Amino acid sequence: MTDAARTAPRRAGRPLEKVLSRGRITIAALEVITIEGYGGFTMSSLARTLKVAPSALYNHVSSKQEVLQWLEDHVMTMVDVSGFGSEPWDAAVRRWAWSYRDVFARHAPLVPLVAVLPVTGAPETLKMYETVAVGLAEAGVPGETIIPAIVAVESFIFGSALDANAPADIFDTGDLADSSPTFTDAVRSQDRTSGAAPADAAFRFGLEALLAALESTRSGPHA
Amino acid sequence: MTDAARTAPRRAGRPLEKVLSRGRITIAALEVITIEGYGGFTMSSLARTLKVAPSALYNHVSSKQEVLQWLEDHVMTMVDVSGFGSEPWDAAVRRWAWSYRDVFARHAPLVPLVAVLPVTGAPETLKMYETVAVGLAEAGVPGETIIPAIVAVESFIFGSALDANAPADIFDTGDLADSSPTFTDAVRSQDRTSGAAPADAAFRFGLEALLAALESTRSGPHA
DNA sequence: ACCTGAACACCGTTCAAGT
DNA sequence: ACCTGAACACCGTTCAAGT
Repeated sequence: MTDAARTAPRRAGRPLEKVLSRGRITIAALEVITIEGYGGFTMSSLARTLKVAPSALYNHVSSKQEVLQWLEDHVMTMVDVSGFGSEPWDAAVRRWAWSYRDVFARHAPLVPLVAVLPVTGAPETLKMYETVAVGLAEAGVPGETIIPAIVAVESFIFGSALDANAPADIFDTGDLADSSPTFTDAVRSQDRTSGAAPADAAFRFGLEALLAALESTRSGPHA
Repeated sequence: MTDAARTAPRRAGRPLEKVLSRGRITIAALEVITIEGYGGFTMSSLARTLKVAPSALYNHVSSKQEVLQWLEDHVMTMVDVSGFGSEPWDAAVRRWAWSYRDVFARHAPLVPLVAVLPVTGAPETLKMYETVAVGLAEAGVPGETIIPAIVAVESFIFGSALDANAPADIFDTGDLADSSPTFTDAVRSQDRTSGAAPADAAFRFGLEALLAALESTRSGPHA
C-alpha cells in the first residue's frame, strides 16, 4: 500500500478523484468558454457544468479571478515550445511566438490577467519560461538580456493577440479621410504579402525586428 | 446671429451647453476614474458625478462600452506626438512610444478595448495616427510598410502597458526554483541599467529593436 | 427632447444549515 | 470536509411616466 493510499483511504464505489479540484475546475472552465465564449462564462455556468451549486465552488476557489488564473496557466500548455532543442534558435523562437500569439488571440480576455499572474501559482507557465530561457542561453544570448528579451517578446505577443481580434475595417477612415490623407493612403497601400491578414503582416514585422535584436546580442560560437 | 444660434435658440438663464454631451460625459468619466479608479467606475458613479439619474445617461450613450471608447479616444490626446516635425524621426518615435506606454499603463483597462475601436468614432486617435504616418513617410519608410510598422509598435506598446502594472516579484520562482534553474538565474542577473525598472529595460529593448527595423526599411536621403 | 424612479435580469460572493 | 439554498449587495439597462 502506498503512502498516498494510506493517508487518503476511500470507500469502494467512490470516484478516485474528488469532483472539485483545480484540474477539474480548470477543464470545466475551458469547456464552458469553448462552447459559450468568455461572455457566457460565469460562476453559475461553471457550476452547472460541474453539476454543483455555485456556492460549492468557493470551497475550492477564492474567486472567479483565481479560476481564470488557473485557466491561463493551463492555456500556456497549448503553446508550442517544441522547437527549442530541435531547431535553430531563431526558428524555435518563431514557432513559439506565432503559436503563443494564436493561442491567446483565441483567449484574448486572459491577456490583461497575465500582468497579475505570479509564476509561483503558474507551474506550466514557469515550465514554458524555463524552456525558452534555456533556448536563448544556449543560443548565446547573455544572461542579463534574457529576461528583458523574453518580456519584450511577450509584451509584443500579448498586444498582437489583442490586435488579431480587430475587425478588418478598423482603420477605415470613412468621412474623416480628408483630414488624414497620409494615413488613409498608407492603409490603402499596406503590405498584403501573400494575402496575409494585416495583423499577420504587423506581427511578422515586429517579430523579425525582435529576432534581429536578439541576434545582435549573441556571443560565442553557438548554434 | 450665427447659424448655430439660430438653429439652436435657448432661453435665458440656461447653460450654454447641454449638461450631457459626449464631451461632458467623457471628462466626468475621467474624473471618476482618476479619483476612484476603474474599479469604482460604474454608470451610477458616472451619473452621480454628473448629478443625474443613471437612466438619463442612456439618452446620450448606448452602453458603458461606448463611454469607455469615448474615454479611450480622449486619453489619446495625452500622448506626446510633439517630436514629429521638430526632432529626428527616431527621437520623435521614441518620445511618442514612451509617452504612449506611460499613458496607457495608467489606463490599462482601456487596452483591450483598442482592438475594437474603429477610427471612425475616434477622431483624436485618427489625428495621432495621421501625425505618426506623416512622420514615418517623411523619414522615408515605404508606404506599404507604414501600417504594419505602426500596428507592430502599437501592439508592443499595449502589451508593455499591461506589463508595466506587473508586481515587482512576478518572476519570483519561490519553491519552484529548483525545477527552473536557468530562468531563475536569468531573473537574478537581469539587466538593471541605471536602476531602471525591469519593465523599462524590456520596453527599451523592444522599442530599439523596432526602431532598428524601421531604419532598415528607409529609402532615399531623408532626414 | 430629455429627465426620473421603479423595475428587470442578472452578477460574484457569503453564510447558516445540513451530511 | 464539503455541499445546498437562501440571501446580499451590487451591476448595466429598459421603460413608463412625467415636463
